Amino acid sequence: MIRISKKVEYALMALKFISDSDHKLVTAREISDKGNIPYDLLSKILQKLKNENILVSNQGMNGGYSLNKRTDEIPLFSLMTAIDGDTAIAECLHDNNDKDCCMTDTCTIKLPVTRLQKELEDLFKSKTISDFV
Amino acid sequence: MIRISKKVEYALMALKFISDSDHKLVTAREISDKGNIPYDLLSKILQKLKNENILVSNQGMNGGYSLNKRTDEIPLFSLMTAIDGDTAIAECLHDNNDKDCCMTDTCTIKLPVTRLQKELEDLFKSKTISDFV
DNA sequence: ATATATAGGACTATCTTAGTCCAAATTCAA
DNA sequence: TTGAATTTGGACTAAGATAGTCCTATATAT
Ligand code: FES
Ligand code: FES
Repeated sequence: MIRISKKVEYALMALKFISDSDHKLVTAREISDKGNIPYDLLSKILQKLKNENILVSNQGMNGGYSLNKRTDEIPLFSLMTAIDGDTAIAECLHDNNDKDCCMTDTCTIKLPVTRLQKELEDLFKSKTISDFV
Repeated sequence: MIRISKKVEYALMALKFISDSDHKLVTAREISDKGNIPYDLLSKILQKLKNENILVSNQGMNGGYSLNKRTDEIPLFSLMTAIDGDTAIAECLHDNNDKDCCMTDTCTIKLPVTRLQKELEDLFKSKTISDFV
């Protein structure tokens, strides 16, 4: 069945943690330790959030992460795409023309599935991190 | 990102096909041929739909499948659970107590994720097969 | 009897997700 | 200038889920 990836779960936990440590810089190590999240994996996730401008990072000693936006300005949807990339709910929805699904002609459900995709997206866009902290 | 399984896609195509062949019995072979769906896989799917009383089947020669309900009486949700089983959107939501997630104590996002799960379920319950035919 | 169906167990192959390992690059401070 | 703490990021591996195959049994109309 349809699932939110573990990585997004971790991201939510991390963002909650960062949000709770108001404005102090927080290190990946801290979040990993307190939250029981594999360090290396978490690091990657935080980096991606940084690349999406959800977090700001400071390298080096006494470095760490902090929020770049208010939690209610971060849609769950952008978290999901930042972390898991791509966004198609079904193979029907070939976004780019290079790797077409072989059923492009015969497929009978493309349109309604597209509609469903849209509705799900809207749901995930309407949720923000503030709903999770 | 979040996805509907290929099997559910096939199920939707099959149900559309059956619904279009009003009341005639339709064989798995027909659906497979016309829809370019792997026969063996499709068979399993149709069997599951039969076990959920979405379809009725007739074995033997001249056998086949037909709908057991109006398409607007079949929620997408029941299709999804019939085919992919289980229903948890995230590991947070350990439904049964035997295989608890190891983070049960430390997990900070259980509640909001449960809420999200509920909303998604409601969305999938509100959609019926009639939206896809 | 036999051809045409569904029924269903057991297996394999393929893809995705989760997690690990390692080697930079940055920054602070002694 | 050295060293510890930190982010950055590529490459790899392990584990799990999904998709697909194969084979045999059972039912039924003719
Ligand atoms: S399954 Fe590929 S176009 Fe619908
Ligand atoms: S991740 Fe297991 S309880 Fe939340």
